[in-house]
Amino acid sequence: MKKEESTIDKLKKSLKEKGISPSIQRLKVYEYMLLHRNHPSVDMIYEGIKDEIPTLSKTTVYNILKLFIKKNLVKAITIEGNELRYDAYTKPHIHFKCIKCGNIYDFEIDDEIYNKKEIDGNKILECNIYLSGICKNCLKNNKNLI
Amino acid sequence: MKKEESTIDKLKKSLKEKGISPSIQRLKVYEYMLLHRNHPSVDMIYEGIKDEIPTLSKTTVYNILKLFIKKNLVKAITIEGNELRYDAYTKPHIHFKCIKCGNIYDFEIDDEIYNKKEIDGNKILECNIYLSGICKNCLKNNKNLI
DNA sequence: ATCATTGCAAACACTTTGCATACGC
DNA sequence: GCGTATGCAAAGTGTTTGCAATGAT
Repeated sequence: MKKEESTIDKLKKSLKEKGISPSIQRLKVYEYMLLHRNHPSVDMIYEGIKDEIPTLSKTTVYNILKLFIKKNLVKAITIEGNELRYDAYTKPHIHFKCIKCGNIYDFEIDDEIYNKKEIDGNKILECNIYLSGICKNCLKNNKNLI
Repeated sequence: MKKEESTIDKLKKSLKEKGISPSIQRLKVYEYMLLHRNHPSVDMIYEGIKDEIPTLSKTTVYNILKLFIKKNLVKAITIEGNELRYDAYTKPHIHFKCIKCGNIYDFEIDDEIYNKKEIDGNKILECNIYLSGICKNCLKNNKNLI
């Protein structure tokens, strides 16, 4: 019990440091993102914590994520199509999405392109690399994939 | 007149080669995409050709793009947020989106990551690189940007 | 005549907005 | 008690679906 309290206290501290007052909703969203590093959608977050906060509304999750983005706590990423996904920001990494199982995996590679500051006179502020293919689990379980 | 006819005929031929029967709507969508290589959204395409085909419906543009994607004539790309953009397929290139003017520019760079076939045992089928920043035009016209 | 294509209207999914209520200091 | 955070309901946006009308061969 003591241990769990201190975990929550750590989260509270992180939020405060970023200038975010730590409501229970905000704490739970943040906790969810740190525990589930699979680039959840708003829906996944909502479904994941609504049992702990029965009055939770999806609007609140939207609000919280917007705030987190503004405060640089998380990043919105666009993996595919029209689903927005969110990523608790740590360091630059590339995303690999398996077209078979839909999971998204992170890889920290140090590609040369990350160091580019400009391209042909255009100022680069951000770089996103997104790979898709078949993850090793799906390759293993399903030999007849290409 | 003769010249224009031959252009249209070329487009017709391209579509036929891909197994697409060349209706006027399909021709115009394809022509638009070849003329405007700025990764148009459905809306941009619709607005761009609706004057030439007054009865055109947005549904038809959606249908046509879905067909083109299935036939590998164009690619759907996810540049940002919730807008789907389309790209007449040629060769692998990276996208640069200007956060100021919203334009998307292509660059053909030969980054090492394109040659990777697998990463940590996962099979790579596709690689998308998307940069954002401020394009040289906006830099020039607006000195007080960061 | 038959089959494919088009295009309207309605349904859908995701996100944002307006506003009243509830909460924390 | 005051200012902020929450959450419902409604509106907005982008896309898909159902289906009847149209067009081509």
